[in-house]
Amino acid sequence: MKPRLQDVADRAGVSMKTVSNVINGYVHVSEAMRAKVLAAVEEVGYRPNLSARNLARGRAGMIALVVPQLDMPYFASLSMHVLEAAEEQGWVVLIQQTRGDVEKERAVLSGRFAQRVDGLVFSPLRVTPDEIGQRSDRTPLVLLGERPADGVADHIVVDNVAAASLAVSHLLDLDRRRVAMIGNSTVGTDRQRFEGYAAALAQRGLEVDPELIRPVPSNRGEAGEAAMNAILAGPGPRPDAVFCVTDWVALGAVRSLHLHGLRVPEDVAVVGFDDIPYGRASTPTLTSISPDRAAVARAAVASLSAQQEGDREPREIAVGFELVVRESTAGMGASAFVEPAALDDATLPFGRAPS
Amino acid sequence: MKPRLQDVADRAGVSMKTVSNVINGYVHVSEAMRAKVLAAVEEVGYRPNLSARNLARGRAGMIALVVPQLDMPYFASLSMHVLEAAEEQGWVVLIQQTRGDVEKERAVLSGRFAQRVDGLVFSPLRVTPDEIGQRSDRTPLVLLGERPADGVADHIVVDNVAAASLAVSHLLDLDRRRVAMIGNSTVGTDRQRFEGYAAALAQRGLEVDPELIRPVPSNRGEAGEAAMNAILAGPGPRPDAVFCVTDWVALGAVRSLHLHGLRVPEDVAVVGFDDIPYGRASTPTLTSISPDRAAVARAAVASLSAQQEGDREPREIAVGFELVVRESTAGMGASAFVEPAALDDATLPFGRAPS
DNA sequence: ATGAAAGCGCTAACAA
DNA sequence: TTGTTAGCGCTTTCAT
Repeated sequence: MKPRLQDVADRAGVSMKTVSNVINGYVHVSEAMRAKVLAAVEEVGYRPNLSARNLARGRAGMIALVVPQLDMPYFASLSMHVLEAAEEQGWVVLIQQTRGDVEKERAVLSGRFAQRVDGLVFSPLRVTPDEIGQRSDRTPLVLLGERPADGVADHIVVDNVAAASLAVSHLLDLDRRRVAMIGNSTVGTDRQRFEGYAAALAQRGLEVDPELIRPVPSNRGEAGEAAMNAILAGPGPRPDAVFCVTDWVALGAVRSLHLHGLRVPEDVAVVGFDDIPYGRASTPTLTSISPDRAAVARAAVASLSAQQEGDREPREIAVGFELVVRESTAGMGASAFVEPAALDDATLPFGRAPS
Repeated sequence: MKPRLQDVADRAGVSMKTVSNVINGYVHVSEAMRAKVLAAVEEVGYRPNLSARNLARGRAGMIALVVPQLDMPYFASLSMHVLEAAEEQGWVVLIQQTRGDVEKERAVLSGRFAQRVDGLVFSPLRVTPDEIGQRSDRTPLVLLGERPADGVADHIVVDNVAAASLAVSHLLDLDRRRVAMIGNSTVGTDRQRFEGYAAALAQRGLEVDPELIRPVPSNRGEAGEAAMNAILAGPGPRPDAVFCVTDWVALGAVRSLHLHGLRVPEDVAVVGFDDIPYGRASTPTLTSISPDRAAVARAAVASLSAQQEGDREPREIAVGFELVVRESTAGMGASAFVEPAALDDATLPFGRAPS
């Protein structure tokens, strides 16, 4: 049926081994030989059978990417990059969704997986570092973002403190002085972002006003809207800027401001976090911290490769980010839709990862 | 190392074949035997090696999903559903992006693929039905949405005419009489949506006013914004409603209306197409046609299964859709963020596909 | 530098 | 109903 390695060997008049050597880029093959084999490959239209190759090599040929939900813009974009990074390593990516279900997350950790995989890129929402540390499965694992990893596995992170600080400094640079924050100041990633927020204020000699901090029960738009409503209903003078822990939350805050008849950014400037594509299409377009997702993806895949090679020291790996300035802080004059191709325009580079 | 079929057989004191029978759900196995084998599977912690299974069965164990770009909300959501549908068939999904590159699309068609796959779910942007018809590769193929297929392969579609007609009828029900359309009236999917638009108008005895129709060079937000600007700059009285061929375009139109000081929906009602998640977070939230993506995904996977079983008659398969009414037509009083869980609320059911 | 042959773990004829 | 065994297509010692 489909041409096999043997067919190529026959056509070229050599052994399977030689063909295999050529295909796998083994160095000690004469140029003439290589050319001859390659020609034969062309002629018969050969393409390797990955199932067989993986069986022989003792690997699965795929890794799993476990995310809460693929239709969340951040994870959609991240997945795109993981796909690309994994392809370079000859890995196919099996994407699995947890939808924030603890049981599903546990199942993933304990290796109860539909398929056997060479590695696991996991973006947990619920499981604790303890649980992760105690897992029995030996599949290489790398954790993404959000929850702390406490050294139980490789962990790819952006420097949330620095990023938040950059975002808030941008607001202060615009002469805003009452900068609110929507997000939890005591827990997880939000806490780090709060630290950055506080640090930026401190740098200008400003104090944190607890009235201006509102936690959100979830990172959804409606939560952001409710939190903004609460802030506006507070006793003190109205804030002139808001830093939101995610873009979804920021979109909700913008909505609330709108409904209160306040203009963004004239009355209140808004900055988000994540740089989801929608931030480019909203009215106004949304200023946001943009994690270098491509770098996250590359680092994750590289980590799995390294672990497969036997490297089992858990590391924390930081990747870069940028502040993308759009209308929600810079005003309507800034730019309209800033779509990917033109993304560089309104961008302040920052801490790009070396690789 | 990892337990193999033989290990289970040894543990249970039976042959590999018996274990294989149990694992694959072969019917003629005694209950006692089955229980014994299952116990042994548990004890040794066995999980099948898919590479080996696929090699033996002569299948790849995966299908490819080829989309323009994974971080576009529509495709992100679609991918999510394809993942789920494929999993039920024991298929892993390899996602590949074309980014609208004709060459990449051609490569896919001609089977120049990184991996060998059992089937291809392809959402083309550029290649013509002719090219598709002439492909030499015999891998089962199913086409999604957009471009017509002309009977060269299975094709999953929503009834664009009916959907557009429903959207426009909704506008007319709100007593709008000057309904504009942003989208190309002469080509591809847009043409079908135009037909629906025209049909809805005709049903009320209204005529199509060419002044109110604007094509867009792309389905991006900025194109929608430009088109809306053009319509507003037109000579006749201003429209009181707009039907946009995609949500991105609609978001751009909303933006344009905003910048012109017009209120949505009081002055101009807007309806989009696709129901991208952002439509739930925008201000105002966006009324839209929501294709039944889960059904699209199921139908696509089912098509590949059927083709694998030897069914090679190309079919056109229609799936259902709904009109999701939100603020851009119903007004701010309607509802705030309508997120998935609560999605049913503001929904008019329509033409759900049988399966 | 190239060839011969032994598996990788599983499925499916064929036997029993 | 269960067991035996020959491949599936490739990689990889071990020879040459």
